[in-house]
Amino acid sequence: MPDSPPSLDPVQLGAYFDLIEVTSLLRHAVEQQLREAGDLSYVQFQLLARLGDSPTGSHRMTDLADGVVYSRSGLTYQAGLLEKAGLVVRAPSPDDERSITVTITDAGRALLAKVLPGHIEVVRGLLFEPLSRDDVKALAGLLAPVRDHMRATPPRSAAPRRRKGGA
Amino acid sequence: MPDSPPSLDPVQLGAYFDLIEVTSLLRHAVEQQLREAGDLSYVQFQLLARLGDSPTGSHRMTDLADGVVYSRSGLTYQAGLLEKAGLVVRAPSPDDERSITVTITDAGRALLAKVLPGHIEVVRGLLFEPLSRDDVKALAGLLAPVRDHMRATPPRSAAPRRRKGGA
DNA sequence: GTCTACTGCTTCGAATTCGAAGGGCATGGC
DNA sequence: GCCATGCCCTTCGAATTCGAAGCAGTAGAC
Repeated sequence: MPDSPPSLDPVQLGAYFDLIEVTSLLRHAVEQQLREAGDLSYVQFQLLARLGDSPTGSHRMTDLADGVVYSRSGLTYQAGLLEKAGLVVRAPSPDDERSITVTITDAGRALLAKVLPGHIEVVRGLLFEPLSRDDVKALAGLLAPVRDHMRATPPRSAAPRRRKGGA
Repeated sequence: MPDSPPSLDPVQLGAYFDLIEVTSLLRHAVEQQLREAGDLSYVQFQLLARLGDSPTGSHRMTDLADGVVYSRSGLTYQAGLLEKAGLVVRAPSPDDERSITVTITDAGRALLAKVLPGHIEVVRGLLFEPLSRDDVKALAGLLAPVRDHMRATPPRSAAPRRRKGGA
C-alpha cells in the first residue's frame, strides 16, 4: 500500500515552520518577562490565569492539566510549588473524594494582576504588532477550527501502529 | 504615564490562547510520533531536518541554535547525543577556528527519511485537516510578517522597560 | 454485599532544559 | 606586534519535565 506523497505543499510547510518558530519565540519572550516580573514560569502563569478566569477561582487538577496541555505528574509538581508560595490552595473535592480542587488565593490574584499587564504588553508587541484588526480576526477564525479538531482527535494513545485486521 | 488598557481584545485573547493550545497539542502529538518512529525528540528532528535541508548538509552550532530557538548549552547536549548516535558529525570550521560545523551523516539522512512521512502525516492530520487550501494560504500570509517582526525584535536582552527617549 | 474496572492524584527515577561561568579564537585600536 | 573586546562552544549545577508504577476512591455488574 503506497503512502501518499510524503510532502506538504510549500505553502503548508512554510505555515507549519512559521507556526513553530513564532510560538517558540513568543514563548521565550513571555517566559523571560514573567520571570522578571513575578518569578513565574509560563506554566505557572497559565495555571493562575486559568484559575483567575474561573467564576469560582477553582479547578480540578485534571481539568487544569488538560487545559494547559500538561502531564499530570508535572501539574502535581507545579501545584506543589504554587501552594508552597501561597498562590493557590489545594483541597479535596466535596463531591469526589479522590479529586483535588485547586483554588487561587488573594495573593495569587494579586500576583496575577501584577504580571498580567507586562505579559499582555509582550504578546501585543510581538504577536499583534504587525497584524491589523482584520488580520487578527482572520487568524482567530483560522485557529478556532484547528483547535476544535485537535481537541476532538484522540488525545493520547490510539497508536495507529495497531494494524487491526479489519480496519 | 497612563498605561494602555491592560487587556487585549477578546478576539486577540482568543487568537493568542488558541495559538498556544494548538501548538502545544501539535507538539505533543508530533513528539509521540517521532519517538515511536525513530526514537527522536522534537528538537533532534528539527536539527536533522534543518541540516538535511541545507545544500551542504551542514550548519554552524550557533545558526542551528538560533534556527530552532534553542539555548546553546542545550544544543551542545543534543549535538552530543546525535553524534553519539552517528546521525551527525562535528568538525571545526575551516574558516573560523572557534566555530564548529555540524554535518548530517548518511545514517542521519536515512533516519530523517524514515520518520519524515509519519511526521508529515501527523501535521497534516492535525493542523491542516480542517483548513482549506485558501485557509492555509491565509494562515501563511498572516504568520510570515509576525515571524519577521519577531526576528527583528531584540532577541534576548533589551528588556523593553527601556523607555527609548529619542529613537 | 462484594468484586472488578476505571478515574484522579502522587511518588519515583531518568532525561532534558537553561543560565552562568570558563577557555580559546578573531577583530580592531594603538 | 600587543592588548582589549567580543564571539563561539563547552562544562557545570539546579530546576523542570515526563512516563511508569502505586495508592486511594467510585461506579457498575452480579
